[in-house]
Amino acid sequence: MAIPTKKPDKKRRISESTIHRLSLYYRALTLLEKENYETVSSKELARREKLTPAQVRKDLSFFGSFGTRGLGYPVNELKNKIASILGIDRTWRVALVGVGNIGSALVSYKEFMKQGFQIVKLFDNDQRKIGSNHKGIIVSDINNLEKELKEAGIELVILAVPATVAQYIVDNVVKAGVKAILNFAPVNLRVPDDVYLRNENMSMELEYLSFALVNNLSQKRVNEG
Amino acid sequence: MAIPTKKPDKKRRISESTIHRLSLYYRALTLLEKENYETVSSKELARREKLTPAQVRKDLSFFGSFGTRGLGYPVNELKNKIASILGIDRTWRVALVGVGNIGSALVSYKEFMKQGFQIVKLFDNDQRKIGSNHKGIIVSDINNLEKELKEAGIELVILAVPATVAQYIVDNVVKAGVKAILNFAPVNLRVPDDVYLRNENMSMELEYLSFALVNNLSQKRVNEG
DNA sequence: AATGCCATGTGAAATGGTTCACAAAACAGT
DNA sequence: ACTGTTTTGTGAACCATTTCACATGGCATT
Ligand SMILES: NC(=O)c1ccc[n+]([C@@H]2O[C@H](COP(=O)([O-])OP(=O)(O)OC[C@H]3O[C@@H](n4cnc5c(N)ncnc54)[C@H](O)[C@@H]3O)[C@@H](O)[C@H]2O)c1
Ligand SMILES: NC(=O)c1ccc[n+]([C@@H]2O[C@H](COP(=O)([O-])OP(=O)(O)OC[C@H]3O[C@@H](n4cnc5c(N)ncnc54)[C@H](O)[C@@H]3O)[C@@H](O)[C@H]2O)c1
Repeated sequence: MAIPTKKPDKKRRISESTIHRLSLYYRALTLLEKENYETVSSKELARREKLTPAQVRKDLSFFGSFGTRGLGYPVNELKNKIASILGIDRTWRVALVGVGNIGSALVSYKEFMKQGFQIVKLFDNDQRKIGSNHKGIIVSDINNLEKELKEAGIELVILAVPATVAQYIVDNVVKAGVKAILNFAPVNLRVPDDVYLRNENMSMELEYLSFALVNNLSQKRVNEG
Repeated sequence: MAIPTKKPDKKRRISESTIHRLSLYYRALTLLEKENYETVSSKELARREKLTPAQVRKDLSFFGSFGTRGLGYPVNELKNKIASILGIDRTWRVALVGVGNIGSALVSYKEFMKQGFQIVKLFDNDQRKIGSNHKGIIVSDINNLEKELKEAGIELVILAVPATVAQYIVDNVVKAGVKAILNFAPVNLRVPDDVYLRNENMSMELEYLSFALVNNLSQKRVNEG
């Protein structure tokens, strides 16, 4: 009889909520670092992001043992570890399609760059916008999308075009081999199984607030984001 | 012994996910209506939003019986019913604080109005912006926030200010009696228990995509939003 | 009026996520 | 070296959500 190893190739499936919370821990640790904390307990980390200490420890335990019993977690080390888990300890090459209201706001946003998401390409179909300069980036013609996405080695695309054309653009983005898309259009897009698609849906949050108001929801924690 | 009534004052707690899916059903039904569908099955509704038929039926059953066995759900009727559940069968008076990059984009967005969220007040602390006109609304001085929120009967506030001042603004919004806040700043804000706060966190979605890419997540459904 | 068919509505089962509770580990102080 | 204190790491218990499966009800057609 074989002696069982401690973790026999166990395929752990990490939940979406856990990943979202890692983002929160990362944010809190960044702040703690600025405040010159050396270590932090699960209790303090939980307090800062309105979670429970047990939740914090459980989440982290999926990825390893980063703390010291009796002391807590080393702030800088844990922050780096989470960055590595999330894959933000590197730079991602990002393109943005649709330089309209929301698109322009996103290009101007410096925090994304700081977190490793570097917008290096812009696309639009409006002749007045093509060729114009946004934060040092020249807007490309949407007709060259596939070719230029490949040439620029784009790994992630942000979609900020009208809902009516979003599916058409996505199809071309997929053709260019891009595997990750963040979509702002309020529409359910079809992508192949090997392409990751996330939707940013602001109406959904407004509608949740509306629901809470009319139903006098008892407020435990309405959101963790 | 009392004969038990069928639903003896049962306090049903509706989950956050169910409410989010109601938003999706609403969106799908709006489209179905435009396409002149009279009725729709849970199967078709599920297909359009990448959910399961059982999920659709279960979600709706929390609020009543809206369908006809063998036929499906009446599109227009169900749409109205969901609007009523979500509280978007009316107009909400909304103020937006911080008329910067993202704030300007939100003011220009006509879809919110169509869904009953009517932005009627803008606030900023930048002298160059105060008094200026955005889509017919004059930007007010942040110093008059509490007073003007009350006067205008604002029920919901969208926060698009820098993270550093967000808590300060929220405190004043709460003082003005506003019970619902949608926050875009990447910071965990403190509000009293009777105030509903939701956060729109774009970094979180980008980081999820990053995690998916570096971990080659098996793709079932990465997002439902 | 009777039959066949279809899709809802819903308990019950299964799955997944969160909280509990405590042994184990590390440090500090004596 | 020993004792007390603190906080981690983690199975197990608990709770919530999703999926299953089927009885039920209604329509259509004959
Ligand atoms: N503005 C907001 O606050 C907001 C909020 C939530 C969601 N959204 C969604 O984000 C998307 C963009 O909204 P917006 O307000 O920025 O709209 P917008 O009209 O200001 O911007 C859309 C941009 O896409 C470009 N475009 C149109 N067709 C194109 C094509 N075929 N190829 C390339 N570019 C094309 C337009 O030229 C324009 O620059 C929409 O789907 C909208 O529903 C916007
Ligand atoms: N731009 C984006 O794409 C983006 C994306 C995600 C999150 N955010 C967040 O949204 C918020 C706004 O971002 P932005 O890019 O629009 O920044 P911005 O600097 O363009 O806009 C901020 C606005 O708030 C105003 N403001 C500053 N202090 C104020 C005060 N005390 N009272 C009233 N108004 C005040 C400024 O005058 C400015 O008009 C930030 O918290 C940012 O982190 C922005």
